[in-house]
Amino acid sequence: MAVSTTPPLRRRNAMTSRQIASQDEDYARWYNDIVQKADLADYSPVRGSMIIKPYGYELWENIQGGLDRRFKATGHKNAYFPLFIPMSFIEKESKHIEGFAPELAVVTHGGGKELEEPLVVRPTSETVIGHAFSKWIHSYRDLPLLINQWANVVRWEMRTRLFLRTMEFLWQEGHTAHATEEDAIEETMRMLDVYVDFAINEAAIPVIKTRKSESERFAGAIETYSIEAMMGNKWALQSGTSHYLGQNFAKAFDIMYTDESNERQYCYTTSWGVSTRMVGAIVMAHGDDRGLRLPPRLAPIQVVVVPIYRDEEQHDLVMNAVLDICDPLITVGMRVHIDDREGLTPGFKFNDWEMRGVPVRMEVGPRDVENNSVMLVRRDQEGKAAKQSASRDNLIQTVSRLLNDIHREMLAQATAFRNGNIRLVDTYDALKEAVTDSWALAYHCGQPACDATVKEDTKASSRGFPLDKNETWSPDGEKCVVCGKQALGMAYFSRAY
RNA sequence: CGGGGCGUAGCGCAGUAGGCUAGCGCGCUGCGUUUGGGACGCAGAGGUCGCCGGUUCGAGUCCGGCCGCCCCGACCA
Repeated sequence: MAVSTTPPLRRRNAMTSRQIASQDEDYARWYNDIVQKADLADYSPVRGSMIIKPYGYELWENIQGGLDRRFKATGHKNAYFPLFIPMSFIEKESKHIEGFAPELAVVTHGGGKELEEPLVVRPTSETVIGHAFSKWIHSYRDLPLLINQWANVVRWEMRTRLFLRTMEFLWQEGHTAHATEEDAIEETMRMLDVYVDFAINEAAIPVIKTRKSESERFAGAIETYSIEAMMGNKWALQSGTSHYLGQNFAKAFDIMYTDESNERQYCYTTSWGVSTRMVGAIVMAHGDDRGLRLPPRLAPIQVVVVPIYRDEEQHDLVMNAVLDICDPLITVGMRVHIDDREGLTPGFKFNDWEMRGVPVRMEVGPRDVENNSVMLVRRDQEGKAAKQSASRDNLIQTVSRLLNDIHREMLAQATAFRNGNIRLVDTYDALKEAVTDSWALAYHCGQPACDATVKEDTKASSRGFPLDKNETWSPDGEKCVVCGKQALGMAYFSRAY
């Protein structure tokens, strides 16, 4: 019988769970405290890069699982392309090189000798994959070609933050090639919707789909779409992107096919990605002053069991009951961890696991054993409301309902918070005021100059034109609140990570 | 790269008119008592005081240089 599906913590952690800054007092510090004290990540000896610790990596693995299932379900296959990219590849697409040049890490030496051609450590893989696609695609029958890869990438960042921006990070990058513009655009939007579905149904984070303005667009894309999430300090976090690349990379890398009429045509390509930044999104969208709050479907540990006993006799009684209780839960796939650490009081364990964000705590003591019950405590709520005594009968159903409830409640809380912090504005003064403590939604022309003006005046950036809202709000006759010219639609502005 | 802050035990810190064996809390190890919201006692372990150089009889403390980290900005997923 499996005692636990999660690696047991045999030792108490070196970090004390106290001493985390409050969110109000210092949000940046709160974030750093949580990430480190909940054992998600640690600093590394190399500036700007991080060590993802087992608990953080399990969270990432669950994110990977949720995304990978969805990619497979939409017909994509995984592959792996090399870390090193010839410098000349990067240079083939003019906008691409222009955008990425400042953040490239370049290998100039190998085997003790200077290389004839420097190798770029991939900042993204459009170029190597484009090169491969040009060899693989011959006929319209080869299309669409739907590939994803899980990989690390490197971007030389000036300023880094754990998970949110590190010089090396993990992500998935999808790359697809299509016969027509329509097909490629459809793919771009489909994968954006996959990200939305993942964010809402796995991470319990409400996200807004946007089309990016020109200045926020991916280097080399025709259009960039994103999902934007609101963090606990009301800043925005771009949590996933999907790019329609048109024929830009097809032309740079000769990605061509022969159509039904035996004509040679350039493909239309897309790319889309979600990174370990999603971990940061989860921390900041849900966390509170007691620590992490992990969405149940991604949490490495969904249920932590804290046995309570006074002496050896009770210990045996309780532990036997605990194993009996957990076995069926584990069998149906719940991620259960039994905290059997000796010498720690239950109270310490309660706080410890709350800090680590475990959605459900199950307390089992002599009284519960006698009553054929357990005490369930949910992390998404506080005080008495969070606790309920539950019968051991039907426990699988009780716990799985509770996990679903918690997911729904966390999504509802995050949605209410976000909706309560968006302000519709119709003048530039109102926009400037709004972005000091919320998101602003305003008619916007989408010009880089206006984005830059807003950035300079307020530190807030253009987050994009929300797709859903602009279906109903016609920009006809509406003016950009910044420059007064014809608006393209409503756009969000806010401080962002 | 500019502005601010900080480097003393795993973590948080104290210690500087230059002085003797470098300290406190938490954590860690052992034993015992404890255990339904962060237990307690006793006994222990743990340090090139970020690095290099200088001043001095003597430097964690003073001087010079360097390195690193965090926060705020300019760039970005």
